[in-house]
Amino acid sequence: MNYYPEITPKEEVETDNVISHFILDFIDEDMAPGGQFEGLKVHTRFPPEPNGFLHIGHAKAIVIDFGTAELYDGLCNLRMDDTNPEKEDESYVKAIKQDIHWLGYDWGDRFYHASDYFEETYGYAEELIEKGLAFVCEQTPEEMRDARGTLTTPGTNSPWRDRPIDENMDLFRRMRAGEFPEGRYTLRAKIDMTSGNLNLRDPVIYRIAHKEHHRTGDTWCIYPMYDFAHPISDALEHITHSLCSLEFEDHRPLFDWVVANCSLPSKPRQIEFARLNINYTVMSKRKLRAIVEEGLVDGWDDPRLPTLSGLRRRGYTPRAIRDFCERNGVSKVPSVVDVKFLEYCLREDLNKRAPRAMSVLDPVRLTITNYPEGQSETFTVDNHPNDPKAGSHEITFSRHLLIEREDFMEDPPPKYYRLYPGNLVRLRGACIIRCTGCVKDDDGTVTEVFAEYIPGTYGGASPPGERVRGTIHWLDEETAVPCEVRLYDHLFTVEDPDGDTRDYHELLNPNSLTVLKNAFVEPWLATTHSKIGYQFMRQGYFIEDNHDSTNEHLVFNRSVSLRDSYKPEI
RNA sequence: UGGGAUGUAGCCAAGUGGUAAAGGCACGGGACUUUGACUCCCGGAUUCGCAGGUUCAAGUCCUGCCAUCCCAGCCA
Repeated sequence: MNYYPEITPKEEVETDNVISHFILDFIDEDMAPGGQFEGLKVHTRFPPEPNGFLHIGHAKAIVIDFGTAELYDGLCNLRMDDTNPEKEDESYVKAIKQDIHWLGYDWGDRFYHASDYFEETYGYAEELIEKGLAFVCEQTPEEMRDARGTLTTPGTNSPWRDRPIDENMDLFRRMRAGEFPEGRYTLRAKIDMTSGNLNLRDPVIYRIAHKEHHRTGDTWCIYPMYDFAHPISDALEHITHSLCSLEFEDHRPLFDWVVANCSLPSKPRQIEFARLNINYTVMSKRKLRAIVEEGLVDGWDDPRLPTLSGLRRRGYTPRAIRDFCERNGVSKVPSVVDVKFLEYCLREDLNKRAPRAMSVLDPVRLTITNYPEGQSETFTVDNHPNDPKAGSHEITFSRHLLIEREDFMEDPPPKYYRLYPGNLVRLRGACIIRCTGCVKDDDGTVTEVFAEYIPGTYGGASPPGERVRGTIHWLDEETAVPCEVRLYDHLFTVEDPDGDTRDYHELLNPNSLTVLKNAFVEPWLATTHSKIGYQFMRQGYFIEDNHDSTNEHLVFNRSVSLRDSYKPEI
C-alpha cells in the first residue's frame, strides 16, 4: 500500500463548527473601520520548527491559523521557523508539508523560511545597534544567568551594556565574519534588567553558532534567536495576526518591542491561545522523539502516537481531526481533552462514509448441519445501511462458516442475545439459525458450534413467529481471506503521563498493541482497498496498514471500535 | 517575596449586568433496529474557585483571598 498522502480536496473536509471566540473578536476589531488593520486582508501564518513531526496539537494550531484566514477570505503562509541549525533538519520539512496538505490546507506559493530573512534580520540588528538599543556582550552563559537575577529579584546590568555604538557595530560585524568562537560574544537587546518579565532583561538576540544550516549552509555563523527573528519574519510577510500558544504570552512585550524599534514594513499583532492536550498520551516533541528513538513504537507514524502521520496510519480522517479541533473551541484555559471525544469525531465521520464489511477476528467454526456439504450460494449485501448510493457487494454462504468466538456461549448470562444452545440468531445478510450445540477439546475450549438454518429466512425474511434479538457477523470458511489485524489501546496507562512523577517507561501501556494473526475478512476486501477503510460490522472501523498491507498479506489497523452498550449481567 | 495568565457539571465550552445558566463529549434510562452500531427521546449546575461589597437586578462590576498553569536556554 503505502500511498502518498495527497492534498485532501477542500469539500472533503468542510466542517461548519466555527463558533465565535476571542481571537475572532480581536480580528473583527482590527479589521473594522478605525481598527489597526482596516482595509487589509487578514493574513496569518503557521510557523513550525522543522525538528520533529507534527502532532494533533499542531493540528489545532493549523486549524486556527489556516482556518481563521479562510474564514476571513484571507491568507495563511507556511513558514519554517529554522533559526537553530543545531536541531533542525530538511527531512522534517517534507513530512510537515505532507501533513498540512493531508489536513486539507494549502499555502499556495507562500512557503517561506525564517532563514530566507537572515540578511534582513541581520540588518535590523545593526539598526538596533545604531540606535543604541543593542550591545555586544561578553558574559559567559554562567555570568549571564547569574546577572539575570531570579523570578523575584531584579537582574544587574552587563558590564558591556554601555559599550560604544561603534565598538558594538565592529564586534557584531566581526561576529558575522566568523572571527570568534561560539560563545565568545552575543548580541543583546538593551531593555530593562529590572523588569518583572525575564524576557525583557536584555535578551540575547543573536548567538554565534559555527553550525551548518540545512538551507543556508555555512553562509552564516551567527543566528538570530526566536524572539528577534519571529516578529521580523511576521512583519516582512505582512502578517496581520500572529497566532501562537499561551507560553508566548510573556514574550509579547518583546515581540512588540522589536516591532516598535525596527523599521519594519508592518506591525503584526500577536494573540495567544491555549494549546491542545489529550489524556492518555503525550504531546511534547521531546517525549515523542524519545519514544520513537528508543524503538518503543514503530516510528513517528506508529498508529498509537498522536502524530498526524500516526493518526493517518491509524485510520483517522482529515475531516475527523479538523472537526475535533473546531468542536473543541478556542480559549485560554489550559485544558486536557478526553480522548473519547477524538474517537467520537472519527466515528461520526466514518459512520457516514465507511463501507460495511464482515470480518472475524477470533474465529471458531460454525457448521450448519442441515445445509448440504459442497453446496454454496451467494447473497448481495449493502455497502451502507443508510446510504443506498454506496452500492452493494456479494458474499458467499455454505455449510461451514466462521463466527466470532465470543458470539457463542454454552452457558450464557441473562440477556445474551447471541448463540447458545436452543437460541435463534440472525446471520447478518443471510438467514436465521437455531443453535444446536458445540464440541470442545480436552481443555474445554469450544472447537466447533452447530446450528440449523430456518428455511424461508434467507435474505432477511421475517422471523417465524419468534423474536430474533441477536444478529451476528460471519464468513464463509471456503472464501474467507486470512489477514492480520492490529488492535490499539492507549499508549499510556495513566491519564496524565506528564503530570506523573514516575519514569514514563513505567507508564507505557504494555497492551497498547494486540496483533491478531488468525483473523479473516470477506474476499471483497482483497480487491477494494477503500482509502477510508471499512466498518467491520459490530466491531469497529479498520483500515489497511499503509506500511505492511499487501494483496498477499492483508493487514488491518483498528482505527476505533464501535460504541458498545452491551453490558453482561452477571 | 516578581511578572504573565486562567478558574462555569467528569471533560471541552457558550455567556460582554436584566425574567428560567447554551451546546457537545462522557455517563444513565428508554424507543427503534437484519450492526447490542446508527438514529430518536428523556435525565444532570437552586448555581458559575471562595468571601465580602455595589446594584431594583451579578457568572457578568468592585475589593480581598484561594487554586492551577507559564517564565530565570547563547531552544522554539
